[in-house]
Amino acid sequence: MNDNMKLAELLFGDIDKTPEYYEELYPVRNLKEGARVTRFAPSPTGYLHIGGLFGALVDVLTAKATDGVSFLRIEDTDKKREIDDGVSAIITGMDSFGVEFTEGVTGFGTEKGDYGPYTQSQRVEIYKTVAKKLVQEGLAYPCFCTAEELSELRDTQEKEGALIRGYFGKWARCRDLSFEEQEAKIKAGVPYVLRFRSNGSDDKRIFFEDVIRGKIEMPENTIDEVLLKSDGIPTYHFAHVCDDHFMRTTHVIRGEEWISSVPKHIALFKACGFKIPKFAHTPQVMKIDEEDGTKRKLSKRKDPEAAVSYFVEEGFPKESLLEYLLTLLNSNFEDWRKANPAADIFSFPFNLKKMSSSGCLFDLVKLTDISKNVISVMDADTVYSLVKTWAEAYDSELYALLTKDEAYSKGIFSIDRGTAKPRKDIAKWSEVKEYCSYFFDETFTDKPELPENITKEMAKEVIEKYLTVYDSEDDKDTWFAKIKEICEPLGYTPNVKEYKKNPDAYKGHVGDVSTVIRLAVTGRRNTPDLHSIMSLLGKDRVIARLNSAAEAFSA
RNA sequence: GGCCCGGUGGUCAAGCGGUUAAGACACCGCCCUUUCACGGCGGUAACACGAGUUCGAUUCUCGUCCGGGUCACCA
Repeated sequence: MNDNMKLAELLFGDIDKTPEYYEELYPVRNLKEGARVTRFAPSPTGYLHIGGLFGALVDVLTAKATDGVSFLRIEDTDKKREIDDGVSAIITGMDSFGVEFTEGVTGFGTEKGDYGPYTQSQRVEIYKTVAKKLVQEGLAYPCFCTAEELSELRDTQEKEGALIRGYFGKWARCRDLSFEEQEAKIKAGVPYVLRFRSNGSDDKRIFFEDVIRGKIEMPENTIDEVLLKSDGIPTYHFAHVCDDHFMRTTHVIRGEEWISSVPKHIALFKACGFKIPKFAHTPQVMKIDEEDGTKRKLSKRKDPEAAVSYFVEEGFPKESLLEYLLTLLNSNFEDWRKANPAADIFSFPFNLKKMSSSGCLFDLVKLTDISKNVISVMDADTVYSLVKTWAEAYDSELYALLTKDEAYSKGIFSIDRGTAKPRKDIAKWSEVKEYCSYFFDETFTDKPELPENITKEMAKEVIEKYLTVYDSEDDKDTWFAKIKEICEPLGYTPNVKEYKKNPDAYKGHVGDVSTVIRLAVTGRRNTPDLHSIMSLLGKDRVIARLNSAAEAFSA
């Protein structure tokens, strides 16, 4: 038995499986040509943010478009940064946006698929099995350096201006320890990490084809990266290599911050004897920093709108955010949407190659516009039910108002809805309360701000006259005919063009008359179709509001 | 600092050797119109800079500048 074999036994004596065992356990997937296997692999360190949703979308869309597989893997290898409800934050976030994976973690302690477990902390045996093999082959070794020694090493490298920094070459003090030294330390219980024994040299270059960015060239990895931490848990790098191999991932899609570690990963894949997957590094979602005006990556800490929950709380329908994110992903999404207005967003034929490689700014204004369109084509029942659900969680006052009389509430959302040119007043549910405040006596505010050309007396006169002709049974044409009817006796013209030609001949035109009525009934100068509003409000309420306005104007 | 990625109107983004350099959002104007919207029409506005290759560069190469990322027993 040579020293490597002895070391492997010393380190991993309890591991009785071999990589071959897992090769059989997790066979190459039998998928059709061109089908892609992708994975979304977040770590449960905080709330789900826009970048996460963005990435997840790329994963499931890529798999869907190729009849492949997407799965959700939880990367919980950092127990220091992990938070309690991290996993559920991810799951509920995905659920609330309708993002569905074909395999992987589905909830707390539950999962589906044949390539699990899909939680890294439950795969330690797999990592150790691979690690044992690497040790046997002399490709990994224990390192006993302490955190202090490592940080001293970094300081020295910085002071000396070393071009390449890290644990490698002459800096790698534990790299060439004799077996006897290793054995002595381990038996003495000295903590250690397992490091990769890199055989790369920095004057050699490696190349790889990024699916999004094309050819990328970089110096070979020379660092003896840590594979297993002193607690036996793998680092991201090692876990990634093992998992994406045994889960048979074909396309590793992740944020661009990973580009610089690709040489490391390629070296590891090779050392393990694994096939190297395709890499696709997505651009980052950025924002303009309010303080210095520069573009920067959205940050969990500084940007509340980075949290996906922000959009839920504001009441953006999930379709709106999805739709917006897809325009950022681009790949002709807007053209496709134009051609397929009603198609399910997940049927979009997404193509990684058409993805832009530059970072994009998150644009709330555009989101708002998209959301207005999304909401404008929903029917009243849908809007009502979505608003109700939202209000139940975030606005109890609105919830009470809306549920008092369901038919009445649906009536509010029916106004001008379902027509060829639907209104686009609402972008998010938090705007609904303001939008419909005048429909409820509880929130109706009587603020008679008349246009400049209308005096209080004139307004009072109009209202009193209108009261004599108002009939709640009138259809829209009759209703408007009556408004025109009262124009002349009051000194207004029913003809706007006529007024513009000869403004001095009249007090105003029919628009001014209806503005006064609108103001009295709704408290606003601008509203959707007044006839519909008055019909919904009902006779008693309309008359009451007209009377009280008339009274207010006589003061 | 080393290495890497990126840089088309305010934003997102087509185009990738010859184009009047698409489109969407925003903005402005006009039309429609009982208000506001919606809708229609029109408009302002861009290839970071400098060399080179080429008959010809937004498209290719190099350099500069700017932005971003990464250099942990974090992911």
